[in-house]
Amino acid sequence: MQRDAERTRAELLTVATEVFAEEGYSGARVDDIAERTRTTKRMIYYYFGGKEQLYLAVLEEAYRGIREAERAIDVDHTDPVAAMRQLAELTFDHHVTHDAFIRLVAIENVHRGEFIRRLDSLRTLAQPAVTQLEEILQRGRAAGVFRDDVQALDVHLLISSYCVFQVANKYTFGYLFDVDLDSPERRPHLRAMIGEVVVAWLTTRPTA
Amino acid sequence: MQRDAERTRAELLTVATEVFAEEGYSGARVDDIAERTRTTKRMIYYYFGGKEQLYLAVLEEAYRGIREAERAIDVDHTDPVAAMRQLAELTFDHHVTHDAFIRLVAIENVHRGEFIRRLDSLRTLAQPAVTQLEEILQRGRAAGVFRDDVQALDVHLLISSYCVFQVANKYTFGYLFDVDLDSPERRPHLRAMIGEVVVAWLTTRPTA
DNA sequence: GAGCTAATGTACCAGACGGTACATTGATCG
DNA sequence: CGATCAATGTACCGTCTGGTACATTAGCTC
Repeated sequence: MQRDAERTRAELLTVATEVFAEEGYSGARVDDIAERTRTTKRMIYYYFGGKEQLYLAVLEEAYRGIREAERAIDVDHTDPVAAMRQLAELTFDHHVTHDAFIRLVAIENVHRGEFIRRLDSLRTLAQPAVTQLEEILQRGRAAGVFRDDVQALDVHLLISSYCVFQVANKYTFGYLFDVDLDSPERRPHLRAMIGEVVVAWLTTRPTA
Repeated sequence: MQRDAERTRAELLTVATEVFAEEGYSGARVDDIAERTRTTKRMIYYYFGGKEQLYLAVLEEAYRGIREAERAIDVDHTDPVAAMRQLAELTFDHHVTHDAFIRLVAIENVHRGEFIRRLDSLRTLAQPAVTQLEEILQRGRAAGVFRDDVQALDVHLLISSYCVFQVANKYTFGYLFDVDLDSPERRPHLRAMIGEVVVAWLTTRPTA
């Protein structure tokens, strides 16, 4: 067998990502991961040290990849309202196309974040989505079209909630309400909706 | 040992709910569940048949309980705007106080809803929250204060997303953005926010 | 209070699982 | 081209895990 340390490591990481996202941390089997690669279980221990460290590597890599993808989201209309609507919709698209990542996040939350907490590296990287959000928000406030009592993180929380839920809870929600959140017919409606909501919220005068 | 079939069964179900919500389906251990009760593993097989059927019973019972609790949510202001805001806020409270249930739902979604799909009984029971939502929405439309192009299920989706996310994703979101979604200081703000958002959205004229 | 059965307890099994000891081989460098 | 070591493969281990065979007991009925 031709040797290539980098390829072996990378393949293990890719396959492990699939299996962990599919089965959860406890549900994933080290033997299963190994069998789906061209190498053996032994290599998992050689390169990562064990199941736990492999999962940590998967989590770190997945977050790194998602940040990279988020950076590609770019809106720079002069019109802050249009920009905000577009940011919401692009965030929606982004979530819909990264469902393995959303699954890993859900799994990590089931474990009360005990693994992610050990990955200091993730904390330092700024979150591109929030940075852009802040910028648009400021422009909108300056132009007098956005209310000034809403924080960027609150807007992000709202958009994230909606987009993550679409993907993460589609099975139970879909079953209980007999709708398919995934269906191509419904997709444009759901996509437009979050933009509508955010813009309506931000352009409404404070009540109190 | 004094015998009481009903008590034994109920205790197993209660403890199993805790353990499954805590550890996930694969992570939960039958021996662990048994040890936390006053009875033995044998009884799990006697009353439920196995780990899988026990989990199904837990899921069914949890949903039944949550429907019961939802029915207690009651708003009947004459003012549809106030009622809508209150419904959003009570839904928020409801989620925050039922975090074990939210965890079970998250776990079930990690499994792509393969278990819940076998529980036909859950489908038939109407969802109290949506029924009330529909009623308020109609009153608001009639009064001319709510837009008429928004479906009840869409509003429910928005509110659910927000409320579920608070609870389900607090660990990763909290870590990455260095905020505590659980903190008593932030709670009132987060609670009021979803009401604000929903009302702003519904009282805004359609754009298109 | 004898007989019966639902309910419970004990002890164990077979296979799965994460992990490792030990052998081997391919690439690199003097 | 031989030495060296990173990289890989094989075969195995100890423990955990879901599940069960078999024995026993509490409580009910007649």
